[in-house]
Amino acid sequence: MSDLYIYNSYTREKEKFEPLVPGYVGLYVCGPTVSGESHLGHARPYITFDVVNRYLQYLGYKVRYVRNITDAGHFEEEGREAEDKVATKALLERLEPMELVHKYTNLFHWGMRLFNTLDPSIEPTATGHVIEQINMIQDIIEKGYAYEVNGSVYFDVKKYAEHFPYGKLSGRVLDDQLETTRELDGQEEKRNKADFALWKNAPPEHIMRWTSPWGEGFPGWHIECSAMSSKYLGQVFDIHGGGMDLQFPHHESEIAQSTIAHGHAPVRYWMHNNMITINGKKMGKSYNNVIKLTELFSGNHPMLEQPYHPMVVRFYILQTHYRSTLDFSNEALQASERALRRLWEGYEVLKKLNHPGNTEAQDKALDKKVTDWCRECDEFMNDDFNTARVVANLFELVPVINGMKGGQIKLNAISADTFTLLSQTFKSYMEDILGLQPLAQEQGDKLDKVLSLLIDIRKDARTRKDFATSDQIRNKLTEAGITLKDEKDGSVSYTIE
RNA sequence: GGUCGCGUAGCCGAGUGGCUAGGCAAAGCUCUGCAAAAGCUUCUACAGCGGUUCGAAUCCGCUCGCGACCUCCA
Repeated sequence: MSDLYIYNSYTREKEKFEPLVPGYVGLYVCGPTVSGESHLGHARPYITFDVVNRYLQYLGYKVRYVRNITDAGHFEEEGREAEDKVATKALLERLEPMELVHKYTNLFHWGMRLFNTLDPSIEPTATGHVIEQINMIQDIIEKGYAYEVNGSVYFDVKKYAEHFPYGKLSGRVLDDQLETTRELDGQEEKRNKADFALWKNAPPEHIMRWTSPWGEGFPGWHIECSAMSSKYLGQVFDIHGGGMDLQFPHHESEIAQSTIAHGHAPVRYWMHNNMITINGKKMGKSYNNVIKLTELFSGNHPMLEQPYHPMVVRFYILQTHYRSTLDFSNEALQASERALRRLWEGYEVLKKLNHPGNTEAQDKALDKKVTDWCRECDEFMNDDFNTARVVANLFELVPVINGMKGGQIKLNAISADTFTLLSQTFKSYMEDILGLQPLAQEQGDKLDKVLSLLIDIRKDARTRKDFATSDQIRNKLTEAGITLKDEKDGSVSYTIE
């Protein structure tokens, strides 16, 4: 098999992937900030890197996948902000930070389960690693690259840039950063505008606070990822992933902090997924155009024409390369739904086919096509995880499978080996790598028996040419979301929406 | 303003300089009691203008349009 190449955002080139320790991969992905509900835009990195994780495992690597939960910071729940600041409220009337964080962490996990993402190996929380963060900040201060002002600690970016390539990841020039005219909170405390906070002093009304060498406060946004990634993956690790919008300042800051604390850059391959847009604009809280996962799955949103199944959303995301923007529309989602249904049904049909076992293919040209389409899937994945091309190849194979079922193509047209390859490719890609699942829930025995009865009654009616009855059964079932299909061999199958 | 990226058929979207990706939609045909599903066929596009080249969607330049980051952001 060809080698895996990954587009490294740091060098802006596709590079051959070689893990630090042969056979093992350390993968870190920036997780959610659990101060609010996850939306469609958030789904993209977690599905993208789920496939990265799955594919690395498919290649035989032992992956340690770390994805953090950002549960520390300046948190407020919408609509409750004002109340929280009133200290006179009774304890149970106020919002506990832990309560808020717990609620949205659970909701996030709920969404991830529906998307069929594999659990990370470790899901560390920022609040659980305050000590590690404080230690790392102290280390940076001792090395002379951070300074304390009024109980807050800032990283000295200007000094760092004199010795290290600050801005390389995000393609930024420090001089421009120093001239930024923006007025931000705590700006006057910084020596330079490009400096960023490692630790923030907590004002009296701030709900999250910890004791530190610099007084009561809370960690800066960037330090948690540096502290937790180095703890669980080492000072240097293989892959760090996240959304493109995190490149600056978040990931740039991570590099700076870790470089000072550990003496070398932390990450060997940086991967960034592109954004999901809606009407051409990035989906984001500040644009006021988000569709939350709960809304997406229920259809309960003014922009949604219908609910969308989590698998449809997953498939829709994987039909595009992860470094391209992906525009949301009802039309696109609906097209994905039909496409996924067709693809999955093709897979179900394939599972039921039995090859006669001939070693010689009767149709050499088709045999070769099928073999190539299957083998190309690995090549496409090796080319920076091109799931879009993989999906296209699977679709090339669907008519072959359906043709075999329908009799237009003889099963012995391809060899037994090729048929095995075809089956394995579908199994590996549909289930293990792309992580797809059937849209319909698995139905229990009872419904199956009821439907068998109805199918038998309808069959009798048809043999008596009582089409009124047979059509009534079929139409009523269709209304209930159950589609009957009369197969060529006289049998009847059904699909449930 | 700075940095970076994008503009592909009705829609969504791949695309390594030469070999019509794929999906959805649409049309026709086959199969079927009728449907549905499936199969076959049709629809040959690369923002515009120059340039490099035997040959460009793909490389270069300019123009137009759009977006991302520079602030919390997946």
